[in-house]
Amino acid sequence: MSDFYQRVYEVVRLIPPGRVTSYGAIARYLGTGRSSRMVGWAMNLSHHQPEYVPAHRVVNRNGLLTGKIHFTPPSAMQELLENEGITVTDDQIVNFNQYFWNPMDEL
DNA sequence: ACGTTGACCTATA
DNA sequence: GTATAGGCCAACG
Repeated sequence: MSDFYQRVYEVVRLIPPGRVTSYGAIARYLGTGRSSRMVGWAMNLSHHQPEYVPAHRVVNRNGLLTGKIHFTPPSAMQELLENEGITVTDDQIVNFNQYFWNPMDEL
């Protein structure tokens, strides 16, 4: 596995419970910059990884759960977030700015 | 080998 | 405020 994916999974695992981040934030932190789609691909392959990756804490820039359909079942993502104290309405995180966790600030 | 797709983002109108 | 366009690059058929 290339270093890129390895670093993506590493950062995702560092997300504190009850907090969320965005693909773009991870991409910029890793230096890939505009190629934030690769982060999405990394998440798509995350379930192959031996170590568990909390992909439900990664959403798009608007705080919308665009990737929930890749979960089994799709409602699992929303339930996991609500289980951590995050309110989700219509596949969108309420007060997203409040729960947002920026890798730049912590790392 | 080539065209299309995609868990995105930024910019422009 | 929404709508559309372009760019990004790996994986799939």
